[in-house]
Amino acid sequence: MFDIRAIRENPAAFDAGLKRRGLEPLSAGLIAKDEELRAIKTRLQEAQARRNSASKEIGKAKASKDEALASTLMAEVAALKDQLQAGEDKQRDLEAALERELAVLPNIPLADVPEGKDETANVEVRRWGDPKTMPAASLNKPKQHFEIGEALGLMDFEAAARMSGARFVVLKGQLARLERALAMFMLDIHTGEFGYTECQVPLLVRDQAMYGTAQLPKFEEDLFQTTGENRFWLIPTAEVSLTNLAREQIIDEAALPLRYTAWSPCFRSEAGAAGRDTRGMIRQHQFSKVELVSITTPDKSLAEHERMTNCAETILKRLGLPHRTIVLCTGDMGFSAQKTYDLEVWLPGQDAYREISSCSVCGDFQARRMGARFRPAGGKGTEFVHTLNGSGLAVGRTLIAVLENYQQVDGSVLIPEPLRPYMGGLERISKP
RNA sequence: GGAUGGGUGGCCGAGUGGUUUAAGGCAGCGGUCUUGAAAACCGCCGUGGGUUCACGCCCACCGGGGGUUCGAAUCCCUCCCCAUCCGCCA
Repeated sequence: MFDIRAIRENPAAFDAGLKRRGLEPLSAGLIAKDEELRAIKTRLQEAQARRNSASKEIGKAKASKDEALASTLMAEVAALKDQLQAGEDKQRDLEAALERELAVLPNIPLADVPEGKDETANVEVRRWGDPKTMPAASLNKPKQHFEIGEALGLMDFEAAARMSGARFVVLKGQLARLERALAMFMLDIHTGEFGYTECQVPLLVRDQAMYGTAQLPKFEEDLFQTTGENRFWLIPTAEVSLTNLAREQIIDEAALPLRYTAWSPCFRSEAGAAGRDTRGMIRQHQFSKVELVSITTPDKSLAEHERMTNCAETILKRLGLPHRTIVLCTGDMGFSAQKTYDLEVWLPGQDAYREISSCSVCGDFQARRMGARFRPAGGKGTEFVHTLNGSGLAVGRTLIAVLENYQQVDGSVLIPEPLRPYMGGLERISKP
């Protein structure tokens, strides 16, 4: 969400930002509405001021028993009433209209974000690890994760489909444990080494929380919602719950940055993804993810973004998974982001790099929607915080990456060294 | 599911129709005092809008909306939210 005052002060910069997002200039229309709104406020307040002073005079007139003066004044106030009513209605309508228009505008990319229409314009910034050194490289044709999992008898899409339909899976035995092990491994690093505070958060939230992180009002079709009297949205990511920890709060600058992490299920309708990634666990209606959220001051958010991205990369490195880091171009970034790094892990079964994490800095875009502020040390007043979120990592996709990269000729899967303590010392997953 | 209480500035909290400004306190900021600090004292201390060269002045906002009234934080209606008790339940 943008500050209309900022648009008013620098409309050219605003329109230039929209253009980078592929949008037409909007500042003229927004400013016209804002001017109309402020003109109405001015007229309204003149009438209000007169009504207030007249009302006070009525009080005095009545006190001094001057009934003639009192009734003259009362007639005047009565005449003002219609004018006030109309003005108030108009003001409310205009304010709501302006808010509606602003609420559906995406955040503006930072200057160093590469220009581009779609993912083909994304830019690789670094690459780590060599796929050729992985066990899967010794195979003629590395298998895809679902072939490996099904052959092990530990991954069952049919059973899931019988109860829930497409885009669900049942993991069993050591694969189910692997999912848990990965999550615990990630949480232990983020909390123990990187200073994130582990949270257990609501998975069902109200409209206002979804509005705060900007899933609403524009992306309702991507979400699941409960039925009944009390309707809740199912979170598509713990970013929603963790970022909303700061909503309507005023935080002392000394307490910043706040760093939160949570391992949570995520629910996505995948409404626009029909036909994409239909096989396997890549794209599910339900998956688990370890999420990272930071709340910072404006001057620290860019450094925090690099730090957060590094935290996510660290997980991939420790697991020995080859990956690359790319910066998303203006046309491929999410709605709330100013800048986004995606981490893509190597999947030998697909012979491709696939997204496993997305780390975004949002500036004050979400904070303004949530009313999340901080009190500058030694200063007056409050300012909006900056918010960041990133996956650290998507657990389901990490499981896929482990299966595909560590698969063996005999169909078993080696367990990366650092995960073994979380697997009770197990070195290899074989057919039970 | 049944019953009740409540929503006022960063926080606590007074305010049941006006003539005096949402009192007072806490926290915060600045100052006086002090070797330094504490204490004490003084001052400042919500958001948005309008106006002004500026100092300032004016208006709105007491959960949202509607209504009554010359005038509403205060009375009425409605919606949202929070809490407590009872019942049921992991």
